[in-house]
Amino acid sequence: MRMTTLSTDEIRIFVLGELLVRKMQKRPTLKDVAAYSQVSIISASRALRGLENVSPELRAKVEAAADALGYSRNPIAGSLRGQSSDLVVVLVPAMTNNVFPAVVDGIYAGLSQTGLGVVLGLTGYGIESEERVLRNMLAWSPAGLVLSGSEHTDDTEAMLAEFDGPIVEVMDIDGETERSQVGLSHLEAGRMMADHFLKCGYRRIGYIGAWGEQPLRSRKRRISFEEELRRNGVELVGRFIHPDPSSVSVGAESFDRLIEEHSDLEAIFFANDDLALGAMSNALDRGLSIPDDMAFAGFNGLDVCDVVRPHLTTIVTPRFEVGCLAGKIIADTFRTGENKGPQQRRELALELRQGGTTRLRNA
Amino acid sequence: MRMTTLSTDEIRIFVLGELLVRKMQKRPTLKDVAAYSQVSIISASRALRGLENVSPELRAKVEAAADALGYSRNPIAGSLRGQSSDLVVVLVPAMTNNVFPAVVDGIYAGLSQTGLGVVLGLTGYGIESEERVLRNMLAWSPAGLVLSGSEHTDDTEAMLAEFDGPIVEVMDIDGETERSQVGLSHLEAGRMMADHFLKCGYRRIGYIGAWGEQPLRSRKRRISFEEELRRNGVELVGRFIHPDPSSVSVGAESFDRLIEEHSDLEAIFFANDDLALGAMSNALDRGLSIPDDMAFAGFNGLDVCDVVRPHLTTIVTPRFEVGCLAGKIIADTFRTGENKGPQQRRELALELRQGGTTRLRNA
DNA sequence: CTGTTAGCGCTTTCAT
DNA sequence: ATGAAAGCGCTAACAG
Repeated sequence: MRMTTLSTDEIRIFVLGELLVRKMQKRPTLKDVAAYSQVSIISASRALRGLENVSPELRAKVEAAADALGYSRNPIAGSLRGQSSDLVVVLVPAMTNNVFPAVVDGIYAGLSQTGLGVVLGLTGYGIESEERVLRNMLAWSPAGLVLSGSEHTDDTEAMLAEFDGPIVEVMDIDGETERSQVGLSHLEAGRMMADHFLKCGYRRIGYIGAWGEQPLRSRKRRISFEEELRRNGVELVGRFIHPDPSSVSVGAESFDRLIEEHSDLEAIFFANDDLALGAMSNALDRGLSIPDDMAFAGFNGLDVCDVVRPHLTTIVTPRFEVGCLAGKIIADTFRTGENKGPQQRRELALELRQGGTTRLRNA
Repeated sequence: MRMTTLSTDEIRIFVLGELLVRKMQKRPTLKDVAAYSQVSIISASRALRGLENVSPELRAKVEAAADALGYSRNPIAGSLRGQSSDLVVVLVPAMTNNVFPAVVDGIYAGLSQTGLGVVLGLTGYGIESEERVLRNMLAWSPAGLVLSGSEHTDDTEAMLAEFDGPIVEVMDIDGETERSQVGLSHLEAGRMMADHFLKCGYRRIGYIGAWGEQPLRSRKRRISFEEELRRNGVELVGRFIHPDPSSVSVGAESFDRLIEEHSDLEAIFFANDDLALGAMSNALDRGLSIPDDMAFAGFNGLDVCDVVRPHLTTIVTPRFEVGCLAGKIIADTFRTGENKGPQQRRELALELRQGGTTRLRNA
């Protein structure tokens, strides 16, 4: 161990540093780090950011100082100076809906260790509401945007076109757009279930939706479901769209309504698992035998589809994986500083296929 | 309609304004609004913020300008100047867990129309992870903090003590703290279920948990559950804590394990509904009659408890309402600029009782 | 009631 | 390789 003689100046600064460490109420700034390590502020900045033109000694000194002072960068100041913040804005309809929680967890996973934070915006369904929330969020100069769905208002489209940074739309890949999309085709999902019903020999088929078909995605599934049936010579017997948001009880109630008019249905496709589970419970209460008297199918692939008797037929969606890939795309674009082209996106999309695919379960 | 003669200067500014409206790539700043309305920047700021000392004419002029230019405040700049941002940091373990999505929706509801944004931090269970995430988030100088649970590391406690703004802990009110807490007593919940089991006449009782009892809240429930049983002369026959996170399948697997050793249990209390549902499904597969052969009880009060046969006994928790109240407390403190004392908090807490209470369902 | 001055903490020029 | 100066957009603090 080597003793060092400190100059008075160094001592002064050292003492200052110690004081800073001990009783500074406010968080240490770059200025403090610079003073402590006796370099200019900008040098401290460069060193801490790991830029090229910094001597190893200076870097070491600064890093030691930052460490000693417990310095952490103020992202707000950095964001003001630079063009964008370290925040990723994520816009989803709501959390209590069984699809977006997993997506959000996935986004986190995909974004992990990038230093990017997630600002969550709840749009409550409805693209006008989405527009309002987005306008608000844009004020944060986000580093990236994750939206749900591919239907937006014209004003939203304009804002997105103007936005300079990665944009990923999740859970719907049917829209016509130049933007990155990660998710599944709801048109395909609708067809998938129609084909399944037909293969099972069902001919008298019904449909139940909710919330006036807000999230537009459910409407896409219904439309393509109906079209695929029709293409095979089967006309949908009846449908009921409940005005309220999806839930188990709304499913049960909707079942009552639909059965009122069409008591002889062989199978019903639901906009999601919650509705289907509620209806199934109702049907069991009525003494119906499932699937012999009537078959039920939902959408999403919730775990609980496997705990009801009989198991609920559903379409599993790779929600976590979708979020994960979305996060990775944002992170990657952020890191490299440039938007990826379609080719690159396709490569990333391949990863997704390995993680999980949209598929039937309990069929 | 009155024609006005514009001075050359006014024309110049007017034209500048028009240009700004039309082809400005960057978002208009306060400076642009000030130029457009021909007042000083600070006056524009004051007018827009609705401060007192502003003449109606000036205010009108500025508001018109802001409207014409499509101005919206840059919260980043404001945050840098002031001490805190307009962001509320919300720290929860994970979204895919059936309790926090509702809480987050509630927080949004409680925060609505305050202009406060929500930065979501996922701590993935474990208070060390929480500490790390919090340290990171604190860099955003949040306007408020919402944490889940009341157990924290010492360093977290230190950060919280230093934090100058409202802090609310949600979903657990058992901890010893000076901070605002909104949620439920897990000790009470455990007792509640023990009493219910005893009232039903069950004596050979088991318990199943998961994730090594991470979120500590589940452990509290178990402990008080066991204690209440013991207080009534009943000793817990057996328990199994699965190392993996809760899920339907983990519940089913844990059931296997517990039954291996104790096949003659009369009733099992689970750390949550997911585990219970999985186990119930398993038990049905084994040909057990529920609840005659064996009774099951979960925790949370998920909707799906009502769609399984027989309905799953559970404890309903007011998750949305808890989040809502937490949001309101933050919003209120933010608006008035001062932390409320315990008295005030108790008043706010009364609201909660009206919204929803922790109670037994399907008992 | 309105404006001028200064500065939040950081980073992008532009020197040296 | 290092530093000085300027300024991001906004708002307290002080004039007038």
